[in-house]
Amino acid sequence: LYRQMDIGSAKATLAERQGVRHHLLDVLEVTAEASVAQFQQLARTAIAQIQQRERLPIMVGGSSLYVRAVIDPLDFPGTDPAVRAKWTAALAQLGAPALHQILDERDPAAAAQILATNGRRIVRALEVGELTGRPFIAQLPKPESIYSGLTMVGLDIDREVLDQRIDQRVDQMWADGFVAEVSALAGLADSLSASRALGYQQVLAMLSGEISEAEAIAQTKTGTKKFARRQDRMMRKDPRIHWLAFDADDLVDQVLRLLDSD
RNA sequence: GGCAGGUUGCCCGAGUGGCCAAAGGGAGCUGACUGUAAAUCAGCCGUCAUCGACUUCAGAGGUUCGAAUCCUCUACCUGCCA
Repeated sequence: LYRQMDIGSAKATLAERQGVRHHLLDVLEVTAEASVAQFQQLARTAIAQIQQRERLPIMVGGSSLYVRAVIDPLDFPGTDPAVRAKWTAALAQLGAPALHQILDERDPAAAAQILATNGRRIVRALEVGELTGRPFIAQLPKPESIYSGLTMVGLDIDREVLDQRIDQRVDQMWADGFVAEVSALAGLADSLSASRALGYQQVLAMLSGEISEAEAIAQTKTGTKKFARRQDRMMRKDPRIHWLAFDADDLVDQVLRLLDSD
């Protein structure tokens, strides 16, 4: 999403794009906050435009929530900075368990779904309750897409191989000038979401002297591995995904056959 | 060569006679998940297993009813002296 966050996010280069139009790259300044709701809207708009041109939209990447927000019927109930700030402050003062009690009084169903220690989700549930006056739906929907003719493909890879590749990727990021990229991003440190991005977060900590460069590299590697595992576990639960060996010689043919059959 | 300190489970690190399979953290595995999701949170984490049993705290031996904790020797690491 973010402009100038190229190396750390492994953004496809112009050469790699080979003339194929890529959407939703470079749509945000680093100081802007990213959100699923906005992404959902932007992605669905892009898909509609591609379909109007009678082309096949291909969505690549990412985290399960973002993917599902686009393809499945998720409706996000809105947000309000003031309300959010109020509950965030309450969280800091009272602590998560106390907030959870308040949630339990207002929305027992949501409280039952959210652990009393998970402050972030409690705050959101309270915010939604206050904004909509209705209960907060704290469960993901069934995997039923709003799009027909959807084909989902996952790349299957051994964790050992995955780990090796992540180590390589992070080393490559550093070799490509990742630290300089982060240093040059004005306003990144104070940004709400961009500063939390994997790698960027670690380099910021390094630049402010909290950790050494070796630690920043090591933490970026383990952080990326944990992230990859978490997303893999989530994706595995989606029965629609066809898992294909990442290194199959005929990978493209396999995908094309799936497209024909779905 | 002399003196002093150290060696704990995958890693770091508490533990100085019984309440120790051994605190805590990290890693790892698993799970939850609707506006920060590259986020937030939770469970498991020596082995086998139902209570429970079994093998561990550098190695070997010893003291003791009982040792990761005390003693002896061996190996390796570290600091001061030279």
